Amino acid sequence: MTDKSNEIPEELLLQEKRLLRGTHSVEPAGGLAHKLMVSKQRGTPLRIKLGLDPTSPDIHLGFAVVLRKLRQFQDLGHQVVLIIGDYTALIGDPSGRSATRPMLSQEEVAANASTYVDQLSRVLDRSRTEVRFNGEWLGKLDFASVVGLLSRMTVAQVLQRHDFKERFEQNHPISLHELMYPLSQAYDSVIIHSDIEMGGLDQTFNILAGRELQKEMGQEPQIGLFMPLLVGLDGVKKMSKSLGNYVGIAESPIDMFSKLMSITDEMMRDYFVLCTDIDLDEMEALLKDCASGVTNPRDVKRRLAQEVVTIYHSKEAAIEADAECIRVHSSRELPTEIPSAVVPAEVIEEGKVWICKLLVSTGMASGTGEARRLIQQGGVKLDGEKVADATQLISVSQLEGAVLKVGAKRFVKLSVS
RNA sequence: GGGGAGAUACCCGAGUGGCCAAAGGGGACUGACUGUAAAUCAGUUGCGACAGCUUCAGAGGUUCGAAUCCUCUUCUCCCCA
Repeated sequence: MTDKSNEIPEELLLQEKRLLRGTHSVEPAGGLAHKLMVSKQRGTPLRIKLGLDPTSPDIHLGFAVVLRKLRQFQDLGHQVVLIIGDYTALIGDPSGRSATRPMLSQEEVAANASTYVDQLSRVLDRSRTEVRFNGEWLGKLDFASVVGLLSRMTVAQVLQRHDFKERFEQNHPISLHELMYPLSQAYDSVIIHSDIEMGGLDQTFNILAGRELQKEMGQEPQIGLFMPLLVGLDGVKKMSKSLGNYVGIAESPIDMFSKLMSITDEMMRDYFVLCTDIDLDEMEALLKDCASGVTNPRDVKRRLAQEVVTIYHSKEAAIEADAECIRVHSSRELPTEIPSAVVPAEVIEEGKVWICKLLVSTGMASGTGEARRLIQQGGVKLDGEKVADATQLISVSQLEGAVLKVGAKRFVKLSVS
């Protein structure tokens, strides 16, 4: 791939440019154009690998960053190979973690995997997607082969990886089996003859390990295409299932929309670039107006949220969600759909219910202590009336059909059993 | 195999006989304000209709009194071999 770079046709360079939107880096640099050209010359689509870790079934926007990139490749005729890490899930990927991951049972893995594939089709083109379970080959390795594989990597190499290094230096436990993770992922690349492996930046080590192993085993090495990690809703850590700071791609338009509206102003750019298809020049203009005070950042966020909801649902759903969120959050009115809750009979005494018990029994507070606190802080309203007294008893006749509101955004419609 | 260190509330982490329901931070929640749901500021954050009750890995023990001292158990880390 050394001296041919100037021969790359214009068309492929354009493709490359589009494919590089939002990417963090390509390893080795320039490798993408080379792969595209090889594919064109041979007339075979590229095999683009993505490993999935079926630990938890929700696919979130952070992960979708990578998926959407895969879709771009598919639209150019390339083949996506998804590796469901059913076998490696038994190990637990240590990437980006400071603690050992729990191992999963086979049943959990299987259940998660099927949910995964289901959700994936929201982004990917199924006809150009091959789904493989790495247990298919990893499960067949005997001990001698495993040891043989292990001999291709040294402890020093593995300890280079920052998360291992960190844990090692801080005296946090590292189990031996975790050290095998990069190698087993690398072996996946060998088996499926991967041309490109996609991943978040946290996958750098694993993906490069794949390159090394392929080279050692006489294959043309894959290139690594790295996407930046999307910052989670907390604005600090990467978006992840286990941290709970995520937006799932299967979530309802309303949930998606309102979560996106709660990101900090600084996060908007990344979200636009990585989670939407918005024209980048247009985005710059929006952000500029926002910074200069011409536009309320809230409205730029609305645009962002609309773009995202449109991708996973529809334009109509986005507009609806927008209106709904404005109604609830900006105007602080009642949402159109209010979940209902039944007031259980055991909290009713002589036709009356203590307000704190009511809050607890309808799931609005975790204990009467919290309920009391919420009332004292003025966060509880019953049918629009602020509840001022935490000792208040409410007669049942007042409750049927009444709306109980806690904080700015939690509502239930009451009914008496 | 031997020696040492450690396990504290959602998380991190102080506390080494009573003043400890346990500092501080993070997170979460509520309120005020705003340009919004962001930012900022304030309050709350074991349970409890507030009298009390149950917590500091688990089980026993010492003591008027234990997160703190002793014994055993479980788990983790370090060092030596």
